[in-house]
Amino acid sequence: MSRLIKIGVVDDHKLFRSGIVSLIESLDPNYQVSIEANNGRVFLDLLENDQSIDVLLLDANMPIMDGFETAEIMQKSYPDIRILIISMNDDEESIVRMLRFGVKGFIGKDVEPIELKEAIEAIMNKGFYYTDQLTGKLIKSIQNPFDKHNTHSKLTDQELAFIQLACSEFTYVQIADMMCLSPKTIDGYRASVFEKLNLKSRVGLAIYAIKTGLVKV
Amino acid sequence: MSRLIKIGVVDDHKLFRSGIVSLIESLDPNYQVSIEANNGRVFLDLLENDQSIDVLLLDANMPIMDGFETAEIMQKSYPDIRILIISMNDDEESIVRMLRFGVKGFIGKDVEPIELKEAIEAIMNKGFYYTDQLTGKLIKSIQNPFDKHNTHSKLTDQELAFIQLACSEFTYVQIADMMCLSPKTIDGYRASVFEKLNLKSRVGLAIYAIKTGLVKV
DNA sequence: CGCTAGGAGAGGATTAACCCTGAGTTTGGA
DNA sequence: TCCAAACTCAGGGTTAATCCTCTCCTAGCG
Repeated sequence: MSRLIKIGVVDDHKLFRSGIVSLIESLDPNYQVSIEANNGRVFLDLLENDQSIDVLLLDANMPIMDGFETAEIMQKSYPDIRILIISMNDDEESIVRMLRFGVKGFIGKDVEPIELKEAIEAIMNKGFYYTDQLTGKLIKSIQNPFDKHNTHSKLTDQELAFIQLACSEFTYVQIADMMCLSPKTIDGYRASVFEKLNLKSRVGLAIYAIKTGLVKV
Repeated sequence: MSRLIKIGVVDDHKLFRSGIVSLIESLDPNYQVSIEANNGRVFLDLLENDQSIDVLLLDANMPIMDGFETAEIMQKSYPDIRILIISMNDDEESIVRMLRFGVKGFIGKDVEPIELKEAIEAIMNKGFYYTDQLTGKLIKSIQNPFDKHNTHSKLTDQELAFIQLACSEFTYVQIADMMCLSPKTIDGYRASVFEKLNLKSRVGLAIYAIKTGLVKV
């Protein structure tokens, strides 16, 4: 069979996105990229006005509406569209979080192009694409029951704001000023964030925040 | 005129690289990607065994031999090959440093594909491709005479090792142990690194190191 | 009404980070 | 040979970060 497969590509780097599009269409004449967008919001708008697609290639890290948010909304509104995440960092927490949002597969940014084709085919035929490496990570994450730590969805808005400011050379006193709160309250946020994310120092927090895309570099 | 232009592409992300290659060859039939590599070392090997190229598209941030090193060597051994840097972060320091290594142009990862073509054409015809935005950054960097700060090439090996370890939750005492040095020496590295890079705190150092690719996330 | 949970904040203590000055040692040159 | 620069390390002091306990207030709920 050789039915046309309609694909959407969402990535904030235009050059990477254009490259992927060009690559996909050269992989198989039945692949057609019908929607391109540089973030989840734009994609959802286009999807509404436009036609439907079969597979969505979604970059995990984007500034405006990232892969997590987009996947979450997609699961609710368009559960039939299979999502394949293209991700730079394959930390377990992100993967587990994504899987909860019904994502059908993961692929790294540094894989062979042929693997992209395999992933798309698998996702169309079997409905999913999980590599052994991914399964391994999953098992590892299940064996370490960090259930209380493997998502930062439970962080408060204030805590998130604090984290943004903590990734800087400001002191906590300065941050307290900026947030119009007492330094003691900031200290409370710090303790709470450390506990929730299982961290021991502000440097660790900064690195975690950057790595998970919580803070943009 | 429509002479064949031979292009090299160096980027550590296979998927991005393949995309770029596919894109380039679809931009103009005279463009031919004859060398692909995932880091500078591999590229130099291939270049030696293989033929020469006209233009090199070089990713700035790579784990093994990054854009800086590669550009430096290229300038010495193959000054005729024009280098176009593809860069994520366009901080002034990196750009100034690259220009010293004879790089002919910069392009962001989030530009329109047509701009890639313009860049390649400009670099072949005029010999360079400098956008207004880049020129602006340059002027800004000249107006702020941070000559002693705008490169981390003067960082010692020991200082680099220290920076790696400082981007963690280890205390300086622990880092001293790991490097088999006195905590006081580590304190000296810290002061020296802060001075050279114009930083005020360890968090600032961690962020700087990650942003400039000094430390991988 | 009383109970509970969570956010804001205080007091006080300890440790790590930051800063300055100086001293001994090695090393590459002039 | 002798100097300067760079590396290693000490003493000692200040500030920021971390940790613990505890109060007050408010909102939700049986």
